[in-house]
Amino acid sequence: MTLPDPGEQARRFIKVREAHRSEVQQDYVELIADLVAARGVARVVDLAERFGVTTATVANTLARLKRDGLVEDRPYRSLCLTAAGTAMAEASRARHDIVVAFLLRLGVSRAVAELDAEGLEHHLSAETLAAMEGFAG
Amino acid sequence: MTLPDPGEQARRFIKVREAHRSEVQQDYVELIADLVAARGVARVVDLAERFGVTTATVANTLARLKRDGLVEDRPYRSLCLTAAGTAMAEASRARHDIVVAFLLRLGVSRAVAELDAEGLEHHLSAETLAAMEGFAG
DNA sequence: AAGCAAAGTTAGCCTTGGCTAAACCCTGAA
DNA sequence: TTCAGGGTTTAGCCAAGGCTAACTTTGCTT
Ligand SMILES: [Mn+2]
Ligand SMILES: [Mn+2]
Ligand SMILES: [Mn+2]
Ligand SMILES: [Mn+2]
Repeated sequence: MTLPDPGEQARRFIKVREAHRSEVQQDYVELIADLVAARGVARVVDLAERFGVTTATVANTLARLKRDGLVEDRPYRSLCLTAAGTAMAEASRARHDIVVAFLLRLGVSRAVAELDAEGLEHHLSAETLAAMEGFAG
Repeated sequence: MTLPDPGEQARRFIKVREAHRSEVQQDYVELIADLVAARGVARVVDLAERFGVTTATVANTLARLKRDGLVEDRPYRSLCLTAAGTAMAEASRARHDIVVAFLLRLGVSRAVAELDAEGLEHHLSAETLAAMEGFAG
């Protein structure tokens, strides 16, 4: 019945839109780092398979990551993160792991925890993430 | 080190993209219902103010909601939900309230709970939502 | 009843992030 | 050494969801 303050409410939705603008980049650098750690190389085809998109879409997205200084521009070579990309990947992975651990502690099954974490992780304030980390123990 | 199964991982990202496709509609019908409940009418200019966008953007989005049978098409008149729109609004509000109650119980401040809930709410499986509801008590 | 201000709509533009199809590079096997 | 196939990029398309600017409608005030 009682509506929030208009400006306050607007700030919430603006925050959601900001999160959505950076989340593709976060997920890309995180996966590139994981592939490099596990296999030594990260290939465009692997990203396409694991994101569920075409290689053309991956190429498009990678062009933006290169433009934004997160991925090295080396055509036809294995993908490689810049220092900024590596930093973003580490932060994303740490946050992702906290969210999964939290959901498991909440009693959610592993499959659903991994599923929901992939979207949830981009909408957490520092305060909420800290509370989740504390709860997960 | 150990990577998830590629198909499983792809299904997670596909789910996130599906959630993002429906979330604008869910937030619109929820806010329209709230405005109607609190004021009797929902105007385009109110939506624009509370979403933090221009009235032109609201008009664009409303065209999609009308196309999809969620909002009545009555140019220059107060906004009005269809039966389908009302049902979606009620489900969205119920879920939103569970998420806020859960975050508060977790120990997060009210301001941050309301902030994070707006994005979080669209990435919760039934299992996770049930766990949150149980935890919120 | 007229006029004006606020509300709503329309036109035209942009970026993101999807797609298909086709061209391009690279490499290992013949 | 060639060349076929796999991986990568490019070209061209699309919808969602933002924007500004201009136009139309409504409704209130005088
Ligand atoms: Mn993610
Ligand atoms: Mn992630
Ligand atoms: Mn929301
Ligand atoms: Mn989201």
